Amino acid sequence: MTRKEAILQAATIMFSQSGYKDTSTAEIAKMTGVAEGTIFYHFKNKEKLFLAVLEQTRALIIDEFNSFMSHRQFSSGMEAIETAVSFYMYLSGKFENAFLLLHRYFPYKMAVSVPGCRQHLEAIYDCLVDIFEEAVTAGQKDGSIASMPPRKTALIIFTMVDGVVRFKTYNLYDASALYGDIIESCKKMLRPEQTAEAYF
Amino acid sequence: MTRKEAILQAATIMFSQSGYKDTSTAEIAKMTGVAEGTIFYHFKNKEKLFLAVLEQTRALIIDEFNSFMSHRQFSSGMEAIETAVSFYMYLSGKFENAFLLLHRYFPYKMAVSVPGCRQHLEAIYDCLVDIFEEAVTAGQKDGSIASMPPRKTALIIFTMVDGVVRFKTYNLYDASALYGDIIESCKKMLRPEQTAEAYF
DNA sequence: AAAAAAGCTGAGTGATTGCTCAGTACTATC
DNA sequence: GATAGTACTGAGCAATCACTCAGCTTTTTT
Repeated sequence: MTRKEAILQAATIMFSQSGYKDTSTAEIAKMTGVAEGTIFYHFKNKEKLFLAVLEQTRALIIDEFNSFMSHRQFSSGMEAIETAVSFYMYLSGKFENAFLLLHRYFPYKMAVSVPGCRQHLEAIYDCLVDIFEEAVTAGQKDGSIASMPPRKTALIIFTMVDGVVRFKTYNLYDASALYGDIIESCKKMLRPEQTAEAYF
Repeated sequence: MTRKEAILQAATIMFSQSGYKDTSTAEIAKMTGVAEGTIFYHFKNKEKLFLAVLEQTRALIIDEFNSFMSHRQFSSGMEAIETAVSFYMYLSGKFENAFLLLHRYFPYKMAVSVPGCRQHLEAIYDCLVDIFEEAVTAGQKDGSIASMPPRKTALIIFTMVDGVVRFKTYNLYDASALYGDIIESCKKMLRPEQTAEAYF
């Protein structure tokens, strides 16, 4: 690992766990084992360093998700939803810092005045919601999912799963205890209406 | 309004919008129109000031919710859920700063080392989840809600609604656009299984 | 091996931070 | 109107901050 990569790694941990203002460049330098000046040699200032962290986070999450979902066949849209939900919860455990960063407020506040920041955040959420939306649309074609607005439905499922992950990250409730229930709730929410006909 | 109350009000806005570290006592003083020393006269330090803000937030949310729900009769548990969800979204708009504060990470980080902080946060979430849980239990008695673990179900509904509110607060998606869909999704999730019998 | 370029250092800087404290202004009690 | 207690002030302090820069070391190019 290059020094630049090492700085980026330490910065990711510090920014996600302590926030932007509460993370000093001196701490990052100490954690990495380099002089403080080295940080400013590779990244011209603290904001650019954070943007590099966010860019890496964006690439990480999108690549992980895309490569997982694309190398897979689903027997139904509903099954795709189940798999995506499970994988999201798995990823949030594997890359805790990345998800903690996305749950904090400061990146979204910075996004208001820093266009590059907004782009990274939007890219991440668009990718994730798109995956759920495609699964909903597929499920509606194959009959495994009821007729309802695909984008809105994808958003609601995403907020539900992400909400549980946030509760875990924030140390309020244990997400893993809700793991099975989340999947079950999704299925109930999405299942097609049972018509009388179905019984004959 | 006393000076102490004015300081508390300004501090609530500043802490919720800028976070803990990024809010200076000088700014709060300037916003309130008092000398910086006045803050330290009423609250002995910055942490105590924040705890006072959190205590006020706790009282605000719990009082609003309890007085709203207790002065009301519901024809079914399902209706109670609908009402609680609607009211939660209404409150999150009315007291944006309070909810933004609860969505930020720093209070939960502080809660690890400051017991009083943890107490306030737990009190707020316990109150809210309890309301949903009671509605689920009532709905299971009157037949409007399917048989499923009440606490876990309450948590899932809560994370869903709170997740949508967070998306709005973080300026990612507009919660109000999902308003009707959230209620509809809850209903689908909670509706009792339709058995063949029901058709005869 | 000389020259050039890239990588890296850490003391130093001006700005900002939370907080103190000696002193002033106001209010209540006698 | 003297006394006492509470409310309030703002200059000042030590600590910390992001960032600079002159100079050193290592690598690459010629």
